Amino acid sequence: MEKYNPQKIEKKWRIIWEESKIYRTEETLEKPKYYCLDFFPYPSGDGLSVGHCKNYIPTDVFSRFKKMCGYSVLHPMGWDAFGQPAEQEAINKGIHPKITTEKYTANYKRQLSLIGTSYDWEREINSSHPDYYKWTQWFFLLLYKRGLAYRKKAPVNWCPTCLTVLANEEIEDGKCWRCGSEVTKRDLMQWFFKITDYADYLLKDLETIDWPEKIVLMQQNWIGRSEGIEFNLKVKNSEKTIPVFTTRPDTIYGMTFVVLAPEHPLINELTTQEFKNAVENYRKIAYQKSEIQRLALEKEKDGVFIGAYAINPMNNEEVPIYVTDYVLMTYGTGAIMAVPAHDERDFEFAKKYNLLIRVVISPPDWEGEELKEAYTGKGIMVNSDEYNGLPSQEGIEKICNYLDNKGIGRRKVNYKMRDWLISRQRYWGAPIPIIYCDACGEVPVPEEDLPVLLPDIEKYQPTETGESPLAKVQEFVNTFCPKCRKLAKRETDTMGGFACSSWYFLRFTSPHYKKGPFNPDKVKYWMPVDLYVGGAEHAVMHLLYARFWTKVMYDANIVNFREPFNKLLNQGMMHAPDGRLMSKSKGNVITPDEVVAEYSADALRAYELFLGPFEQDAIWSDRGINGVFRFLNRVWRLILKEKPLIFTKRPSGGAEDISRQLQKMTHKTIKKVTLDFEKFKFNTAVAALMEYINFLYSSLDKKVLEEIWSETIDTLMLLLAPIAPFMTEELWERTGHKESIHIQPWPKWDEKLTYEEKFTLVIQVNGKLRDRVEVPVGISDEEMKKIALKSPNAQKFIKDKEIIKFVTVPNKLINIVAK
RNA sequence: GCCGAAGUGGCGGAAUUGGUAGACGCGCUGGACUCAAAAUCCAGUGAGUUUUAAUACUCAUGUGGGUUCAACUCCCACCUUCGGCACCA
Repeated sequence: MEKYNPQKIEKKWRIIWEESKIYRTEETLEKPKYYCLDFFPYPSGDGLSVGHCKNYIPTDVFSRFKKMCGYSVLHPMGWDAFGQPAEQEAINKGIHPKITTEKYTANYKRQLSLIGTSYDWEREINSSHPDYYKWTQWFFLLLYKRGLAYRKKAPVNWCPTCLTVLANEEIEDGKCWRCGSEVTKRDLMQWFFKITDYADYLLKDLETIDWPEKIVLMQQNWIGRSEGIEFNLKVKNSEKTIPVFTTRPDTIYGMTFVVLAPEHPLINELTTQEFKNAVENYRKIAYQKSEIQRLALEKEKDGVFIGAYAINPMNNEEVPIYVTDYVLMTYGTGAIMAVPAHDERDFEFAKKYNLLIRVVISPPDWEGEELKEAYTGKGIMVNSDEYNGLPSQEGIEKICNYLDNKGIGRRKVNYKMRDWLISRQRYWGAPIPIIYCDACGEVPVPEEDLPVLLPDIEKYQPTETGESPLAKVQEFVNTFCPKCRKLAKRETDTMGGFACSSWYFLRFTSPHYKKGPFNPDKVKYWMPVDLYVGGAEHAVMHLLYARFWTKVMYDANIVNFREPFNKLLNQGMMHAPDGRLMSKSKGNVITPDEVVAEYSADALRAYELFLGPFEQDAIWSDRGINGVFRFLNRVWRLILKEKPLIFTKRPSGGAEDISRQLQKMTHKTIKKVTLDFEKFKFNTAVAALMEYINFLYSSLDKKVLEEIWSETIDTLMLLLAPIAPFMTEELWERTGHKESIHIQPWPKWDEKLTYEEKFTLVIQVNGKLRDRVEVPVGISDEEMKKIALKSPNAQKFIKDKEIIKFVTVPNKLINIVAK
C-alpha cells in the first residue's frame, strides 16, 4: 500500500478539477436551486489565516453536500475591493490600490483553491472593476431618482487620521472603526441615502427571515423605533414655539424645565440679552467637544439658562429653558420637555441646578416623600389635575388625544437610525455620478454615460480639506452638463464601500451581463440567497444596507422579493493558540499554507469542522489537528489495505458474521451525518464518521458479506467527500470508480436499517441508576417490570420499601418508585 | 446601566420532547512492535470511598433554592465570562 501522500494527491486533483471545470455552476430547471453565499471579503495583504477558513470551509462542505443531494448549487466568490481598508493598505505601502488589489485577490484565490473550495471561478467579481462599479453607480441613480439620495450640509463624523467622514455605523465608542482615532464633528456638504424612509419596513420584514435572534435584535435596537407625540411649547413673550418629542406624555405635568440641544436653531432668537454671552460660550465648548467627550457617561450633566420661559400647554405653567448637550439635535426635535421626577438625565440636571422635581407618576408604595432617584416606570398619575388616578397607559392615550384635538401636537414615530451617509472624501471608491452645473444645478449622469471612470492618478492620498483627492484632478472634475452642455463640474466624492456590497449577491447570478446590473431571469432563478454565512460584526452595517437596497429594488419593480437573505448564520471566531485574535501585528497568525504543508488541506478542513460548533468561537491548537490527521490516515489504510474476512455466499462456521450489524451501522451513520450537515453540526458529523471507522476496524477479524463490505467503504468515502474532497477523490479513483466522487449522489439511508433489535434497559430506583439489562426492542411495560424486579441490584434498594409505582419509557428505561 | 449568549473531566467538546452525564478527539498512563526512537496498534483514563479481585456505593454539568418518579435540560435568585447597545427623550 502506498502511504497517504497529501502533497502529491492534493496538487494532482487541484489541477484536474480546474481543467475539467467540475465546479462550474449548473443552471437547470430539473433540479431545485440552492444559493450558498459567503460574506463579500475584502482581500487584505495579509492573506487568509486559518481563522478566515472557519467560515469558508463549512460553506464549502455544505455546498458540496447540497450538490450531491441533487441541487443545482450557486457557490460563488468575489472581492469587495473598493473602500477604505484597501486604500489605507495601499497608502501605507505606497503602492497604488489597483496594483495591491490585484495582487491580493490573486493570493486569496490561490489560498482558497489550496484548501479545496469548490467556488465557480468563472463567476468571480471585483467591485473595483468598472464593469462592476458602473452598476453601483447605476443603483445610486436609481436611489436618486426615487428621492432616496440627497445632499445636505450637516455636522458629520470626521476621522482626523483617515481624513474622511464616517457613517454612524462606522463609529465604535466614539472612535473610527478602522484606525481607532477619536472622531470629531465637521460641517460638510454630504450625500445621504434615505434609509430612514424604510425604517418600518426594515423592522417588520425581520419577522419573515430565518436569522440568528441576536442579529435580529441588534437590527431592531439599531432602528430603535419609538412611538410618542410631538407637540409645540409656547414661549413666554414670543411668537415662537418649540416642538418637543416625548414617549411619556403621561408625565407632562411633571415638566419643570425645557432643554434644547446646543445646535438648536431657536437658541439665537430666544436667548435674552443678559444670557447671550453665557449661552454662546456654552455652545462653543459643546461644539468643539468630540463625540466621545460628549457621550462620556461619567460626564456631569450641565447647561445654561437662556433667559426665556416655555409654557406647559396643560396648565399654563411657566418653566425655564436651558441649553444643554445631553440633548441631541439629531434625534426627535432637538428639544425636550424635562421631567426630572421620571427621567434619570433630567433628574441629574435638576439636582445640579436646584430645579423643581415634581412627582406625577406615583411609584409603588410612594407616600409623598422626596425621590432619591428618578422613577421611570409606569404607575398611577398624580399632581396632574383631572388626570389624577389614571394609570400611565391610559394617561398617555388621553393626553395624546387632548394635544391632538387642540392642534398642539400629533402622534409621531421616531427612529434612532439616521440616514446613511454615503460620501467619502476618498480616492478608492465608485465616483458618485452627479454633475453640478451653474445653470441646471445638480444633474445626475445619464445612464448611457456610465460608468463615471475613476481616473488613474498618482496622488490618491486623502487631504485635510474635506475634499476628495479627485477634486485636484482637473480632467476629472471639469465636464459638460448633460442637460445644457455648458461647462460643469463633477462630484468628487466617492461612495463608501458598503454601496458595493449592497447588491453584489445579485451580480453573482449573471456576473458578465452587460445590459443591466444583473440578468432578471437569472435573478429570478437564483435569488433569494438560501444561506448566507459570515461574521456577526456586520449586523447593523452591511446586513441593514443590503436589505434596504433590496427593498428599494422591490419597490422599483426590478426584483420580486423583499428580503435578499433567507437564512443567515454567523460563524464563531477562531482565536490564536494564545487566546487572542489572530493578527499580523500580534505575530500569532497561522496560515492555511503552513498547515496544508505540514498536514493536508483535508486535515485542515476536517479539523476546523471538528474543533467545535460552527457558531462558537474556537481556539486553534497545534496538537488537536493530529487527531483528525490520524483519522484520515486510518481511512486511507482501511480502504486500500484492510479487509475483514470476505465471503460471497452464506457460509457455515468460522468467524462471527457481522454483516447485519455493519449494515445497520452504515445506515445509522448516513442518517446521522446527513442530519448533522443539514443542521450545520459538522463537529458531530465528523465524530460520527470517526465512530464509524472505529467500528470498521473492530470488524476486521469478523466475517462480512462482500456486497455489504463494498457498500460500507463506498459510503465511508461518499460521506467524507464534502469534508475531505482530495483524499476521497483519490480513494474513489483507486477503488475503481470512473467518475469524480463529487458528482455522485449522496447516500440514502433505509430507516428500517437504523432500528436496533436490542436496547439497554436502564433500571432506576427512585430516579437513580441501579442496573442495566440488554433486552429486545419493543418489550411491554409488564415485561420491563418483571425484568426490573428480578435485578438483584435493584432489589437491594427496594427490599425494605414499599413500591409505589413504576414509571416506564418504552425502549429506554424503567424507574421503580419506592418508599 | 440596558439587551443578548454562554458556564460540563487536565483540554476542545457530546448528550431527541426532562429519561444511562462525559460520545468523538486531544493529552496523559501502561503494554505490543523496534537495537532505539518516531509512526502505528491494544488497554486504561471525572473525583472519592470500598474490595484480594470482579464489583459496589457516594459525589459531580458556575452557586443557592424550587418543580418532578427523574433536571446539564424546566422555574426563581445570584456569581462569572464574552458579545452588543449606551444620554435616542
